[in-house]
Amino acid sequence: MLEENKVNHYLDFFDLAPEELMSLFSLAKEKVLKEGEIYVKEGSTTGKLAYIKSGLIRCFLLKENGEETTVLLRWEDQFFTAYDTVLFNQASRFTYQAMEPTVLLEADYQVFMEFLNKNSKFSKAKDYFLISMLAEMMERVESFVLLNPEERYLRLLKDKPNIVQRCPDKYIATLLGITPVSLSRIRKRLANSPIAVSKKMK
Amino acid sequence: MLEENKVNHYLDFFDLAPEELMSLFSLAKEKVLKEGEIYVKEGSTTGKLAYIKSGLIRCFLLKENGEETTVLLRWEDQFFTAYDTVLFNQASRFTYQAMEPTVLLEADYQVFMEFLNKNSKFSKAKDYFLISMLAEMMERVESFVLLNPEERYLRLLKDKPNIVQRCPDKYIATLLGITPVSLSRIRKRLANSPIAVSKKMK
DNA sequence: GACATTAATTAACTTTTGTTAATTCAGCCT
DNA sequence: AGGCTGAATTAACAAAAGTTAATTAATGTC
Repeated sequence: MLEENKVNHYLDFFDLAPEELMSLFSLAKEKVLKEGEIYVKEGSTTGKLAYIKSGLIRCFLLKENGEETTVLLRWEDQFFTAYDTVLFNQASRFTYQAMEPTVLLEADYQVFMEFLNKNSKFSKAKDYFLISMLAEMMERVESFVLLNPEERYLRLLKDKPNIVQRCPDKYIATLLGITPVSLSRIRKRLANSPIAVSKKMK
Repeated sequence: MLEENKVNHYLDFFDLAPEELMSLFSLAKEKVLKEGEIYVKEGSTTGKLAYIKSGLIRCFLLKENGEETTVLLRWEDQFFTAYDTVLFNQASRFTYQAMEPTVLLEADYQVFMEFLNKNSKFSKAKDYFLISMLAEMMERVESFVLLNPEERYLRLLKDKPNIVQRCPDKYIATLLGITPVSLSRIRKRLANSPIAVSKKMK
Protein backbone atom coordinates (compact mmCIF):
# COMPACT_ATOMS: atom_id res chain seq x y z
CA MET A 1 0.00 0.00 0.00
CA LEU A 2 0.88 3.63 -0.10
CA GLU A 3 1.70 5.97 2.73
CA GLU A 4 -1.31 7.61 4.30
CA ASN A 5 -0.62 11.10 3.00
CA LYS A 6 -0.43 9.84 -0.57
CA VAL A 7 -3.59 7.82 -0.16
CA ASN A 8 -5.39 10.89 1.09
CA HIS A 9 -4.04 12.95 -1.76
CA TYR A 10 -5.37 10.54 -4.35
CA LEU A 11 -8.73 10.15 -2.63
CA ASP A 12 -9.11 13.88 -2.59
CA PHE A 13 -7.64 14.70 -5.97
CA PHE A 14 -9.67 12.11 -7.88
CA ASP A 15 -12.73 12.22 -5.66
CA LEU A 16 -12.64 8.52 -4.88
CA ALA A 17 -14.03 6.58 -1.97
CA PRO A 18 -11.48 4.61 0.07
CA GLU A 19 -13.02 1.34 -1.09
CA GLU A 20 -12.62 2.39 -4.68
CA LEU A 21 -8.96 3.14 -4.27
CA MET A 22 -8.53 -0.14 -2.41
CA SER A 23 -10.15 -2.08 -5.22
CA LEU A 24 -7.54 -0.60 -7.54
CA PHE A 25 -4.70 -1.64 -5.29
CA SER A 26 -6.10 -5.14 -5.09
CA LEU A 27 -5.14 -5.55 -8.73
CA ALA A 28 -1.50 -4.75 -8.06
CA LYS A 29 1.21 -6.59 -6.29
CA GLU A 30 4.31 -5.07 -4.80
CA LYS A 31 7.68 -5.73 -6.33
CA VAL A 32 10.99 -4.73 -4.76
CA LEU A 33 14.05 -4.09 -6.90
CA LYS A 34 17.64 -3.80 -5.78
CA GLU A 35 19.88 -1.06 -7.13
CA GLY A 36 21.01 -2.04 -10.61
CA GLU A 37 18.41 -4.79 -10.95
CA ILE A 38 16.76 -5.25 -14.35
CA TYR A 39 12.97 -5.02 -14.23
CA VAL A 40 12.10 -5.54 -17.91
CA LYS A 41 14.65 -6.87 -20.33
CA GLU A 42 14.91 -6.02 -24.02
CA GLY A 43 12.84 -8.55 -25.96
CA SER A 44 10.34 -8.99 -23.16
CA THR A 45 6.64 -9.18 -24.03
CA THR A 46 5.07 -8.80 -20.59
CA GLY A 47 2.37 -6.16 -20.65
CA LYS A 48 2.69 -4.79 -17.14
CA LEU A 49 1.79 -1.40 -15.81
CA ALA A 50 3.89 -0.24 -12.87
CA TYR A 51 3.47 2.55 -10.35
CA ILE A 52 6.68 3.61 -8.63
CA LYS A 53 6.20 3.89 -4.87
CA SER A 54 9.82 4.88 -4.43
CA GLY A 55 13.00 4.76 -6.43
CA LEU A 56 14.18 5.53 -9.94
CA ILE A 57 13.87 3.51 -13.14
CA ARG A 58 15.99 4.01 -16.23
CA CYS A 59 14.70 2.99 -19.66
CA PHE A 60 17.52 2.43 -22.10
CA LEU A 61 18.30 0.98 -25.50
CA LEU A 62 21.36 -1.06 -26.37
CA LYS A 63 22.79 0.09 -29.69
CA GLU A 64 24.55 -2.14 -32.22
CA ASN A 65 27.93 -0.80 -31.12
CA GLY A 66 27.21 -1.97 -27.60
CA GLU A 67 26.55 1.47 -26.19
CA GLU A 68 23.55 2.28 -24.06
CA THR A 69 21.29 5.22 -24.72
CA THR A 70 19.03 6.31 -21.90
CA VAL A 71 15.67 7.22 -23.37
CA LEU A 72 13.56 7.91 -20.30
CA LEU A 73 13.72 8.15 -16.53
CA ARG A 74 10.74 7.49 -14.27
CA TRP A 75 10.60 8.07 -10.54
CA GLU A 76 8.38 7.93 -7.47
CA ASP A 77 4.64 8.53 -7.97
CA GLN A 78 4.85 8.00 -11.72
CA PHE A 79 3.46 5.20 -13.82
CA PHE A 80 5.35 3.48 -16.58
CA THR A 81 5.04 0.55 -18.93
CA ALA A 82 7.25 -1.15 -21.45
CA TYR A 83 5.47 1.08 -23.89
CA ASP A 84 6.21 -0.57 -27.19
CA THR A 85 4.89 -3.82 -25.74
CA VAL A 86 1.70 -2.28 -24.42
CA LEU A 87 0.98 0.22 -27.17
CA PHE A 88 2.23 -1.61 -30.25
CA ASN A 89 2.19 -5.21 -29.13
CA GLN A 90 5.87 -5.60 -29.87
CA ALA A 91 8.72 -7.14 -27.95
CA SER A 92 10.26 -4.34 -25.91
CA ARG A 93 13.21 -2.69 -27.60
CA PHE A 94 14.18 -1.25 -24.24
CA THR A 95 15.49 -2.45 -20.93
CA TYR A 96 14.15 -1.04 -17.67
CA GLN A 97 16.58 -0.98 -14.81
CA ALA A 98 16.40 0.27 -11.23
CA MET A 99 18.96 2.99 -10.52
CA GLU A 100 18.22 2.83 -6.80
CA PRO A 101 16.46 0.43 -4.47
CA THR A 102 12.97 0.70 -5.92
CA VAL A 103 9.50 -0.39 -4.90
CA LEU A 104 6.84 -0.89 -7.57
CA LEU A 105 3.15 -1.65 -7.57
CA GLU A 106 2.68 -3.84 -10.60
CA ALA A 107 -0.49 -4.86 -12.45
CA ASP A 108 -1.40 -6.41 -15.76
CA TYR A 109 -1.93 -3.55 -18.18
CA GLN A 110 -5.00 -4.91 -19.96
CA VAL A 111 -6.73 -6.03 -16.78
CA PHE A 112 -6.02 -2.71 -15.13
CA MET A 113 -7.31 -0.66 -18.04
CA GLU A 114 -10.48 -2.68 -18.35
CA PHE A 115 -11.05 -2.19 -14.66
CA LEU A 116 -10.59 1.56 -15.00
CA ASN A 117 -13.04 1.65 -17.88
CA LYS A 118 -15.73 -0.05 -15.81
CA ASN A 119 -15.91 2.77 -13.32
CA SER A 120 -16.20 6.25 -14.75
CA LYS A 121 -14.78 7.74 -11.56
CA PHE A 122 -11.44 6.19 -12.45
CA SER A 123 -11.48 7.75 -15.84
CA LYS A 124 -10.37 11.11 -14.47
CA ALA A 125 -7.35 9.50 -12.87
CA LYS A 126 -6.52 7.63 -16.06
CA ASP A 127 -6.71 10.84 -18.06
CA TYR A 128 -4.61 12.64 -15.53
CA PHE A 129 -1.73 10.20 -15.77
CA LEU A 130 -1.93 9.92 -19.55
CA ILE A 131 -2.00 13.67 -19.96
CA SER A 132 0.81 14.21 -17.47
CA MET A 133 2.95 11.83 -19.45
CA LEU A 134 1.99 13.51 -22.70
CA ALA A 135 2.80 16.94 -21.29
CA GLU A 136 6.16 15.71 -20.11
CA MET A 137 7.01 14.29 -23.53
CA MET A 138 5.90 17.50 -25.24
CA GLU A 139 8.14 19.49 -22.95
CA ARG A 140 11.01 17.23 -23.86
CA VAL A 141 10.39 17.58 -27.58
CA GLU A 142 10.29 21.33 -27.07
CA SER A 143 13.62 21.26 -25.29
CA PHE A 144 15.15 19.47 -28.28
CA VAL A 145 13.87 21.86 -30.91
CA LEU A 146 14.28 25.08 -28.92
CA LEU A 147 17.46 24.58 -26.92
CA ASN A 148 21.04 23.59 -27.59
CA PRO A 149 22.68 20.88 -25.47
CA GLU A 150 24.03 23.33 -22.91
CA GLU A 151 20.65 24.97 -22.47
CA ARG A 152 18.96 21.57 -22.22
CA TYR A 153 21.31 20.61 -19.44
CA LEU A 154 20.70 23.85 -17.57
CA ARG A 155 16.96 23.41 -17.86
CA LEU A 156 17.10 19.85 -16.59
CA LEU A 157 19.24 20.98 -13.67
CA LYS A 158 16.73 23.68 -12.90
CA ASP A 159 13.55 21.61 -13.33
CA LYS A 160 14.70 18.29 -11.88
CA PRO A 161 17.80 18.89 -9.79
CA ASN A 162 17.27 15.87 -7.59
CA ILE A 163 16.88 13.53 -10.56
CA VAL A 164 20.15 14.79 -12.04
CA GLN A 165 21.82 14.17 -8.71
CA ARG A 166 20.45 10.67 -8.36
CA CYS A 167 21.69 9.56 -11.76
CA PRO A 168 25.27 9.22 -13.10
CA ASP A 169 26.25 11.86 -15.62
CA LYS A 170 26.71 9.38 -18.42
CA TYR A 171 23.03 8.53 -18.30
CA ILE A 172 22.04 12.20 -18.09
CA ALA A 173 24.18 12.85 -21.18
CA THR A 174 22.42 10.39 -23.47
CA LEU A 175 19.07 11.48 -22.06
CA LEU A 176 19.95 14.94 -23.35
CA GLY A 177 20.95 13.55 -26.74
CA ILE A 178 24.68 14.11 -26.31
CA THR A 179 27.74 12.07 -25.33
CA PRO A 180 29.19 11.88 -21.82
CA VAL A 181 32.36 13.57 -23.10
CA SER A 182 30.35 16.47 -24.40
CA LEU A 183 28.41 16.83 -21.16
CA SER A 184 31.66 16.92 -19.25
CA ARG A 185 32.89 19.75 -21.45
CA ILE A 186 29.63 21.64 -20.96
CA ARG A 187 29.97 21.29 -17.20
CA LYS A 188 33.50 22.63 -17.40
CA ARG A 189 32.42 25.59 -19.51
CA LEU A 190 29.69 26.44 -17.03
CA ALA A 191 32.02 26.09 -14.06
CA ASN A 192 34.50 28.47 -15.67
CA SER A 193 31.93 31.15 -16.40
CA PRO A 194 29.24 31.07 -13.75
CA ILE A 195 27.97 34.33 -15.22
CA ALA A 196 26.82 32.42 -18.26
CA VAL A 197 24.84 30.13 -16.01
CA SER A 198 22.76 32.80 -14.37
CA LYS A 199 22.29 34.57 -17.69
CA LYS A 200 21.00 31.45 -19.39
CA MET A 201 18.84 30.55 -16.43
CA LYS A 202 16.87 33.75 -16.58
CA MET B 1 -19.46 16.32 -41.32
CA LEU B 2 -16.96 13.76 -42.39
CA GLU B 3 -16.85 11.75 -45.55
CA GLU B 4 -18.79 8.53 -45.43
CA ASN B 5 -15.81 6.20 -45.40
CA LYS B 6 -14.30 7.99 -42.41
CA VAL B 7 -17.61 7.96 -40.58
CA ASN B 8 -17.88 4.23 -41.15
CA HIS B 9 -14.34 3.70 -39.99
CA TYR B 10 -14.96 5.48 -36.71
CA LEU B 11 -18.29 3.75 -36.13
CA ASP B 12 -16.62 0.43 -36.64
CA PHE B 13 -13.34 1.12 -34.88
CA PHE B 14 -14.87 2.55 -31.73
CA ASP B 15 -18.05 0.47 -31.80
CA LEU B 16 -20.35 3.48 -31.82
CA ALA B 17 -23.90 3.86 -33.02
CA PRO B 18 -24.43 6.47 -35.75
CA GLU B 19 -26.48 8.60 -33.33
CA GLU B 20 -23.64 8.57 -30.85
CA LEU B 21 -21.14 9.79 -33.40
CA MET B 22 -23.62 12.42 -34.54
CA SER B 23 -24.04 13.68 -31.00
CA LEU B 24 -20.32 14.23 -30.88
CA PHE B 25 -20.33 16.16 -34.12
CA SER B 26 -23.14 18.31 -32.84
CA LEU B 27 -20.67 19.81 -30.37
CA ALA B 28 -18.32 20.90 -33.11
CA LYS B 29 -18.55 23.54 -35.73
CA GLU B 30 -16.63 23.64 -38.94
CA LYS B 31 -13.95 26.20 -39.53
CA VAL B 32 -12.22 26.81 -42.85
CA LEU B 33 -8.70 28.24 -42.97
CA LYS B 34 -6.91 29.67 -45.97
CA GLU B 35 -3.29 28.79 -46.66
CA GLY B 36 -1.10 30.81 -44.32
CA GLU B 37 -3.98 31.80 -42.07
CA ILE B 38 -3.35 31.95 -38.33
CA TYR B 39 -5.71 29.75 -36.31
CA VAL B 40 -4.44 30.40 -32.78
CA LYS B 41 -2.14 33.27 -32.04
CA GLU B 42 0.57 33.36 -29.38
CA GLY B 43 -0.96 34.72 -26.19
CA SER B 44 -4.39 33.30 -26.93
CA THR B 45 -6.33 31.69 -24.12
CA THR B 46 -9.09 29.94 -26.05
CA GLY B 47 -9.42 26.34 -24.96
CA LYS B 48 -10.50 24.74 -28.19
CA LEU B 49 -10.08 21.20 -29.37
CA ALA B 50 -9.81 20.80 -33.13
CA TYR B 51 -10.07 17.80 -35.43
CA ILE B 52 -8.42 18.29 -38.81
CA LYS B 53 -10.73 17.14 -41.60
CA SER B 54 -8.16 18.11 -44.20
CA GLY B 55 -5.06 20.21 -44.37
CA LEU B 56 -1.92 20.80 -42.37
CA ILE B 57 -1.34 22.90 -39.26
CA ARG B 58 2.02 24.15 -38.06
CA CYS B 59 2.61 24.95 -34.40
CA PHE B 60 5.53 27.31 -33.93
CA LEU B 61 7.19 29.54 -31.39
CA LEU B 62 8.60 32.96 -32.05
CA LYS B 63 11.99 33.34 -30.40
CA GLU B 64 13.39 36.57 -28.96
CA ASN B 65 15.62 37.02 -32.01
CA GLY B 66 12.54 36.99 -34.23
CA GLU B 67 13.12 33.51 -35.61
CA GLU B 68 10.39 30.91 -35.76
CA THR B 69 10.86 27.40 -34.49
CA THR B 70 8.38 24.81 -35.66
CA VAL B 71 7.54 22.57 -32.75
CA LEU B 72 4.81 20.36 -34.14
CA LEU B 73 2.90 19.55 -37.30
CA ARG B 74 -0.62 18.14 -37.29
CA TRP B 75 -2.55 16.95 -40.31
CA GLU B 76 -5.78 15.37 -41.49
CA ASP B 77 -7.56 13.00 -39.08
CA GLN B 78 -5.58 14.22 -36.10
CA PHE B 79 -6.72 16.21 -33.09
CA PHE B 80 -4.83 19.12 -31.64
CA THR B 81 -5.21 21.81 -29.04
CA ALA B 82 -3.25 24.85 -27.96
CA TYR B 83 -1.85 22.48 -25.41
CA ASP B 84 -0.37 24.84 -22.88
CA THR B 85 -3.69 26.61 -22.71
CA VAL B 86 -5.70 23.45 -22.23
CA LEU B 87 -3.29 21.46 -20.07
CA PHE B 88 -1.69 24.18 -17.98
CA ASN B 89 -4.23 26.98 -18.20
CA GLN B 90 -1.65 29.38 -19.62
CA ALA B 91 -1.72 31.77 -22.51
CA SER B 92 -0.45 29.87 -25.53
CA ARG B 93 3.25 30.32 -26.14
CA PHE B 94 2.69 29.02 -29.64
CA THR B 95 1.02 30.12 -32.83
CA TYR B 96 -0.94 27.66 -34.94
CA GLN B 97 -0.99 28.36 -38.65
CA ALA B 98 -2.49 26.57 -41.64
CA MET B 99 0.13 25.52 -44.16
CA GLU B 100 -2.54 24.60 -46.69
CA PRO B 101 -6.22 25.28 -47.12
CA THR B 102 -7.47 23.50 -44.03
CA VAL B 103 -10.84 22.42 -42.67
CA LEU B 104 -11.28 21.94 -38.93
CA LEU B 105 -14.02 20.67 -36.70
CA GLU B 106 -13.74 22.78 -33.60
CA ALA B 107 -15.23 22.33 -30.13
CA ASP B 108 -14.73 23.73 -26.68
CA TYR B 109 -12.21 21.49 -24.96
CA GLN B 110 -13.87 21.34 -21.53
CA VAL B 111 -17.35 20.80 -22.92
CA PHE B 112 -16.13 18.10 -25.26
CA MET B 113 -14.22 16.25 -22.56
CA GLU B 114 -17.14 16.34 -20.14
CA PHE B 115 -19.33 14.98 -22.88
CA LEU B 116 -16.90 12.15 -23.55
CA ASN B 117 -16.80 11.30 -19.87
CA LYS B 118 -20.58 10.96 -19.70
CA ASN B 119 -20.62 8.07 -22.12
CA SER B 120 -18.19 5.26 -21.47
CA LYS B 121 -18.31 4.20 -25.09
CA PHE B 122 -16.49 7.39 -25.98
CA SER B 123 -13.78 6.68 -23.49
CA LYS B 124 -12.12 4.19 -25.82
CA ALA B 125 -11.93 6.82 -28.53
CA LYS B 126 -10.55 9.38 -26.11
CA ASP B 127 -7.85 6.96 -24.97
CA TYR B 128 -7.04 6.10 -28.53
CA PHE B 129 -6.32 9.67 -29.52
CA LEU B 130 -4.46 10.48 -26.32
CA ILE B 131 -2.32 7.37 -26.62
CA SER B 132 -1.66 7.96 -30.31
CA MET B 133 -0.39 11.40 -29.50
CA LEU B 134 1.70 10.08 -26.64
CA ALA B 135 3.20 7.38 -28.85
CA GLU B 136 4.05 9.95 -31.48
CA MET B 137 5.79 12.19 -28.95
CA MET B 138 7.72 9.24 -27.54
CA GLU B 139 8.89 8.32 -31.02
CA ARG B 140 10.07 11.86 -31.50
CA VAL B 141 11.95 11.92 -28.23
CA GLU B 142 13.55 8.65 -29.27
CA SER B 143 14.62 10.11 -32.58
CA PHE B 144 16.38 12.94 -30.73
CA VAL B 145 18.30 10.76 -28.32
CA LEU B 146 19.11 7.94 -30.73
CA LEU B 147 19.72 9.64 -34.07
CA ASN B 148 21.87 12.45 -35.39
CA PRO B 149 20.30 15.18 -37.54
CA GLU B 150 20.97 13.38 -40.81
CA GLU B 151 19.42 10.18 -39.52
CA ARG B 152 16.45 12.08 -38.14
CA TYR B 153 15.86 13.62 -41.55
CA LEU B 154 16.09 10.26 -43.29
CA ARG B 155 13.65 8.74 -40.83
CA LEU B 156 11.17 11.56 -41.28
CA LEU B 157 11.46 11.20 -45.05
CA LYS B 158 10.81 7.50 -44.74
CA ASP B 159 7.97 7.66 -42.20
CA LYS B 160 6.15 10.78 -43.41
CA PRO B 161 7.24 11.50 -46.97
CA ASN B 162 4.08 13.37 -47.87
CA ILE B 163 4.32 15.65 -44.85
CA VAL B 164 7.89 16.56 -45.76
CA GLN B 165 6.71 17.34 -49.27
CA ARG B 166 3.85 19.49 -48.13
CA CYS B 167 6.00 21.68 -45.92
CA PRO B 168 8.85 24.08 -46.80
CA ASP B 169 12.30 22.84 -45.82
CA LYS B 170 12.90 25.64 -43.37
CA TYR B 171 10.03 24.40 -41.22
CA ILE B 172 11.19 20.80 -41.50
CA ALA B 173 14.65 21.91 -40.36
CA THR B 174 13.55 23.46 -37.08
CA LEU B 175 11.18 20.55 -36.50
CA LEU B 176 14.28 18.33 -36.61
CA GLY B 177 16.10 20.62 -34.20
CA ILE B 178 18.53 22.02 -36.76
CA THR B 179 18.89 25.16 -38.90
CA PRO B 180 17.70 25.46 -42.50
CA VAL B 181 21.32 25.93 -43.58
CA SER B 182 22.28 22.68 -41.94
CA LEU B 183 19.38 20.80 -43.52
CA SER B 184 20.42 22.08 -46.89
CA ARG B 185 23.93 20.71 -46.35
CA ILE B 186 22.55 17.36 -45.24
CA ARG B 187 20.43 17.17 -48.39
CA LYS B 188 23.50 17.90 -50.48
CA ARG B 189 25.56 15.25 -48.71
CA LEU B 190 22.84 12.69 -49.31
CA ALA B 191 22.45 13.67 -52.96
CA ASN B 192 26.18 13.24 -53.51
CA SER B 193 26.35 9.79 -51.96
CA PRO B 194 23.07 8.00 -52.56
CA ILE B 195 24.78 4.87 -51.22
CA ALA B 196 24.77 6.39 -47.77
CA VAL B 197 21.06 6.90 -48.04
CA SER B 198 20.19 3.27 -48.64
CA LYS B 199 22.69 2.15 -46.02
CA LYS B 200 21.26 4.41 -43.35
CA MET B 201 17.70 3.54 -44.32
CA LYS B 202 18.17 -0.16 -43.65
C1' DG C 1 7.61 39.15 -69.35
C1' DA C 2 9.89 42.03 -65.80
C1' DC C 3 9.97 42.75 -60.99
C1' DA C 4 9.58 41.75 -56.20
C1' DT C 5 9.60 38.46 -52.53
C1' DT C 6 10.79 34.50 -50.26
C1' DA C 7 13.04 29.98 -50.08
C1' DA C 8 17.06 27.35 -50.78
C1' DT C 9 21.72 26.93 -51.53
C1' DT C 10 26.47 28.07 -51.17
C1' DA C 11 30.46 30.12 -49.01
C1' DA C 12 33.53 31.41 -45.26
C1' DC C 13 34.37 31.17 -40.75
C1' DT C 14 33.58 30.00 -35.72
C1' DT C 15 31.93 27.00 -32.31
C1' DT C 16 30.50 22.75 -30.78
C1' DT C 17 30.12 17.96 -30.88
C1' DG C 18 31.70 13.22 -31.87
C1' DT C 19 35.39 9.90 -31.48
C1' DT C 20 39.14 7.52 -29.49
C1' DA C 21 42.29 7.11 -26.09
C1' DA C 22 44.80 8.43 -22.12
C1' DT C 23 44.52 10.14 -17.47
C1' DT C 24 42.55 11.30 -13.18
C1' DC C 25 39.15 10.65 -9.66
C1' DA C 26 36.09 8.26 -6.39
C1' DG C 27 33.99 4.51 -4.29
C1' DC C 28 34.40 -0.20 -2.82
C1' DC C 29 36.36 -4.49 -1.45
C1' DT C 30 39.31 -7.66 1.09
C1' DA D 1 46.25 0.90 3.17
C1' DG D 2 46.53 -0.96 -1.38
C1' DG D 3 44.40 -2.25 -5.38
C1' DC D 4 40.39 -2.76 -8.37
C1' DT D 5 36.62 -0.89 -11.01
C1' DG D 6 34.02 2.19 -13.38
C1' DA D 7 32.94 7.18 -13.86
C1' DA D 8 34.48 11.54 -15.14
C1' DT D 9 37.70 14.40 -17.13
C1' DT D 10 41.09 15.79 -20.39
C1' DA D 11 43.46 15.80 -24.80
C1' DA D 12 43.82 15.74 -29.76
C1' DC D 13 41.77 15.52 -33.93
C1' DA D 14 37.97 14.99 -37.41
C1' DA D 15 33.33 15.95 -38.58
C1' DA D 16 29.27 18.45 -38.17
C1' DA D 17 26.45 22.33 -36.91
C1' DG D 18 25.76 27.34 -36.01
C1' DT D 19 26.15 32.07 -37.90
C1' DT D 20 26.19 35.63 -41.19
C1' DA D 21 26.02 37.01 -45.61
C1' DA D 22 26.01 36.50 -50.52
C1' DT D 23 24.10 34.10 -54.43
C1' DT D 24 20.86 31.41 -56.91
C1' DA D 25 16.27 29.44 -57.58
C1' DA D 26 11.48 29.50 -57.33
C1' DT D 27 6.99 31.82 -56.94
C1' DG D 28 3.75 35.11 -57.24
C1' DT D 29 2.21 39.90 -58.87
C1' DC D 30 1.35 43.63 -61.71
